Amino acid sequence: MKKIGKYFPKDVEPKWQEIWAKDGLYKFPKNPKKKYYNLVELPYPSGDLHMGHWFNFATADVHARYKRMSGFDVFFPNGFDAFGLPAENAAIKHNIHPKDWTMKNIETMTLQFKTIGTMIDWDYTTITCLPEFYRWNQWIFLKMFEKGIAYRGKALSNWCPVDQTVLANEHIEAGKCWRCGSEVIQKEVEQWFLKITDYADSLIWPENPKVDWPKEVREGQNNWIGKSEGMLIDFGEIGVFTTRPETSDGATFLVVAPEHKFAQAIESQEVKDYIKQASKKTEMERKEDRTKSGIFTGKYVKNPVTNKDIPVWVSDYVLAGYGTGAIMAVPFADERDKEFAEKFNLPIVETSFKAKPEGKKTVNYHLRDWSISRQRYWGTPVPIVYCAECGLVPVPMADLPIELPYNVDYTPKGKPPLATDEEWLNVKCPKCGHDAKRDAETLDTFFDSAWYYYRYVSPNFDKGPFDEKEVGKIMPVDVYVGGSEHILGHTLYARFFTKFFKEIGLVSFDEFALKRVQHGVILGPDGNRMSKSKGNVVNPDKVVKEYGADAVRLYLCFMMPYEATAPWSTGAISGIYRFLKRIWELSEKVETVHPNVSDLTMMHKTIKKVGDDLNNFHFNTAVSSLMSWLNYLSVKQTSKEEYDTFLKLLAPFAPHITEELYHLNDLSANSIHLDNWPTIQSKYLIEEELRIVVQVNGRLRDTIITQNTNLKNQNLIEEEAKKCVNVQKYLEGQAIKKVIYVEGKLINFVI
RNA sequence: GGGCAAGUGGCGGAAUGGUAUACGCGGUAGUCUCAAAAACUACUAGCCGCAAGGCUGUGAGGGUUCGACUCCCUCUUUGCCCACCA
Repeated sequence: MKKIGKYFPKDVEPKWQEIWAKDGLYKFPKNPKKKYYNLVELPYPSGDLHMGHWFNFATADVHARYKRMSGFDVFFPNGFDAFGLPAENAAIKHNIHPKDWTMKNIETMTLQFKTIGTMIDWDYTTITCLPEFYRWNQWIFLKMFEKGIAYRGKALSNWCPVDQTVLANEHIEAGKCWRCGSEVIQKEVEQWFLKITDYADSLIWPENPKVDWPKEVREGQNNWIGKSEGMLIDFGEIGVFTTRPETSDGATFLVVAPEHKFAQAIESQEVKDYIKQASKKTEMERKEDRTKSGIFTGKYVKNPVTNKDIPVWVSDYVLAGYGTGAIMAVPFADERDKEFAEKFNLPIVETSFKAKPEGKKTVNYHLRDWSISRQRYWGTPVPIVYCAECGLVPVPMADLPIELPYNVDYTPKGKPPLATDEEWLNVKCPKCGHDAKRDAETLDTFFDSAWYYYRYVSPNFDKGPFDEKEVGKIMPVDVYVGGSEHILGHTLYARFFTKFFKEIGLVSFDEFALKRVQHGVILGPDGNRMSKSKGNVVNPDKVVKEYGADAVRLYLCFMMPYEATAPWSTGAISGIYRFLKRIWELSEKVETVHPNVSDLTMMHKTIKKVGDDLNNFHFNTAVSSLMSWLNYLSVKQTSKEEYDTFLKLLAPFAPHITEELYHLNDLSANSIHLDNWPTIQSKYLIEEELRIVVQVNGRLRDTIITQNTNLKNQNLIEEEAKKCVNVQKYLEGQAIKKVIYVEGKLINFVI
């Protein structure tokens, strides 16, 4: 074989990346025969690609490349989740327009993405902050408005009375507004909602779903939806929801939430003060401070079971948003009620657990409708016009997109930034033609990510959010990889959108992804989450400079099980680099020999192992079996057949070095990445000689080597086993009660 | 308080009812070298032993089994997510 120089990744990797791009090696075919949609959660363009991005995309790429070699037309797109708060904050801080900041980051990150050496086909991409994308956000919103799924409603929010705006939890510091320092209160604020609760039942996962999603996700979502069946009981003018009507004879008082109508109507100044006090607590504070507070309203209602008058109290431990916002307190059966009763000296009466109150069977859900209004600039404008005559008027579909104006003062002013742009804001009502105003709010960015993967399929389609014909060919997603932080938000919203799309006839399936896989987290070398402030960030560009992209890819595969959380180890990657160097050097030692039967057994077992592991996202064990095979090859003569097979198995992990070595031997060869995954010859999976474990009473005492052909002959194995000196020692003078023989594995003498 | 996942060498981890610690890192000793680095070779769970071998050992305790890291029960610790949801 040819003499080659030392392994320098920088001489190999950029070269092949260029050739692949030039040859269009990874272009997705227009008419796929056997499609495989490989989807990774789209990244936020935060500035630079970090190790987490590398991990997600490198491992997904290994999987995709394996699928491709196994005969699939793999669809592997990527885009950017480009709207959102960080851009706006960065803009304010660095005095750069959010769009410019975002687009610059996208440019940088797209270049960095290419250094990973993935097979992503960038012809299929979407950037959510561009009108070509968010136009269809507006279209979907209008469809939802038409169906009553998008509606204007009220919800308790953190409200700054000075800035006149809703605040996110992270913008409240010690109960004060981050901008103006005034005290934040809880207020019912009108905003846009999506009626996801209409879909609560269909979003609940069945025991055995048809799609392969982790239990963690299914259970998490089911708990979040939180369906509970109970009863609505009338206590005079207050209705109460309970899951335990049989305890209602023990209900000695009622508690209503501070926002409850009944509480709001109380005239007493003390009650008014309590309600005001409670409204000052943010949701966070309510969660943190669990000591019970409350006040008596002075009113009584009748318990329909006991016929006794019971007092009505107000307390913020009752949530306005769940059930009816009022509870019957059964201190005998409920810990929280008991705590309250003890604090305020209320009676605690035993319940028979046999009460049968009258009431209506009711189902309640923990799931709330999804608030999608943001009083922010950097998002999709809501395509609605407010007209004094006609009320809420949807913008006609033909007028879409309502473009987000570029020159807007997006610094905090106490109203949505778009409301400051008079020219944009003032329009004629599409219905009556009179003066009207646009909705100045923007959509939550989770709206974008709920359906972006449909857009990938036909990113230039201009007659709808996606080309139904193309979606029919490529969707549903075959595997969706992402992080566990999206169990409750993003993936639930995505499922919701798919159910809506099905309802309006856009798609024919119920679930958008056939399989969901959740990746782990790479910690800094010190075992903490990587962060600039801790100074433990491992910069992928630097590591690539030192070891090459192939080594980083392999190390990310090898360092831990896919779903695990483990620290980056600077030492361990040098072991991977050593592994690659040994493969490089082995190419000089390939000889014109034929592999013997044990060589072929080793080879075919490895083909099987690596293939199975790549199918199941078990990257770490796939790499270790390749290492074992290399160790095996290193101490014998290696044939071309073995070496080429090795390169093919390694190709999904380390696409550059394998391509280089493949071409060293045959300059005219096609790309190794156009090759098929080696075929397993099952006759070689069976070993000729087997090691049988000999146990006495389940303890290992010896092993025997036997020919495969003898396996069925238990008597022979038994005789062989009894001949072992170390076994005889234990069997001597003992009666054998039982012999257990597991074919090809072990024989156990029970004495 | 609830849900989910996990606990195996000095470290990352492998083994899902059948040889516990594969593979890699780190460590020790050696070869090569004037020397070092690199590379290569051997050893590397603990205890006893010159060795052959033996005993102990997968968070703790119990159970099922010829046999348990693996299955069941009780407890415990850690991580992640959710949480005054009636």
